[in-house]
Amino acid sequence: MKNRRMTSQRLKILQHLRDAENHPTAEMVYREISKELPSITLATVYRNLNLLAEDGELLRLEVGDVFRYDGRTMLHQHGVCKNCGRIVDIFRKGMSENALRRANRARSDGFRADSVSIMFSGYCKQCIRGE
Amino acid sequence: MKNRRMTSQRLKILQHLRDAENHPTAEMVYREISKELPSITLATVYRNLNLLAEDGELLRLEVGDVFRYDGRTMLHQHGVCKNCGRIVDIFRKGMSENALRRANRARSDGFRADSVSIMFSGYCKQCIRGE
DNA sequence: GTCACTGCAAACGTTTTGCAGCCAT
DNA sequence: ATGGCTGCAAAACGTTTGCAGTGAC
Repeated sequence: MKNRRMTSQRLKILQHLRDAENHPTAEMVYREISKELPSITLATVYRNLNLLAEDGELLRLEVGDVFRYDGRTMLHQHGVCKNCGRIVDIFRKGMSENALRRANRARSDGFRADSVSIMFSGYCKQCIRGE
Repeated sequence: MKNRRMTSQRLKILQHLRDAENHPTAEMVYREISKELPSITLATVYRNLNLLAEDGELLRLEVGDVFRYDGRTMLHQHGVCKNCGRIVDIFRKGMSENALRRANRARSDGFRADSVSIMFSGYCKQCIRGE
């Protein structure tokens, strides 16, 4: 891994994602961070999100046509609400591990998996109650 | 569902995806189809892929920053090779069903899932052998 | 005859990149 | 002092859209 420097921008971005619960887009991170660091640019946010994801400090989720970022590094799953678009953290103990284990039992596909992304699609609690 | 008309373009696209094994991008589909239907445009390919996916005739996979399409509608999983980028079909009986069932057992997240995407990341058979 | 569809071109929104100066190490 | 990083602006990219004409039904 390349040498990294801890700039105020990178630190703020990382901290923001550590306790964000909304799986923000780069744009959303940018808008939030701008409040405290008005001179920051969207390009810097993108660069840092990419580097941090590369270093395993956060997760880059592929949802629709936009990337979203998750500061929780522990293994878990996600749900995307078809109504409001919200992304919900889902924790089912051992689910991802089991999937990985099963995937790697010898098969004709011969694929060696070392990580999984499990993405549910459906409706979140709020939307089920609300509408 | 809106009325649909079976144009030669749509038919060719659907047929192509039915027996394609490489989970092509819209661009790849366009290049292939162009050989037999030289006047077709990329826009038409996109429009048809979207409509067909909407109708459940094919799957739209979110991989990296590009959409890829899969003509197999039966429930299965995918593996993305970190070396060559290839997308491999993975069939583990009941895996997706189990994940769905477990996700929907009551939990604080309250999410109601009706479909799953299980995406492995790792190395494909060819790349394991080759390098 | 209707209207879903096509080709074409232009637009879109997200993400990346080149550059000159800046600042963490 | 090095070179990783920043802001700025422009570019790049995949994808969508408006439009006038075409063809499936």
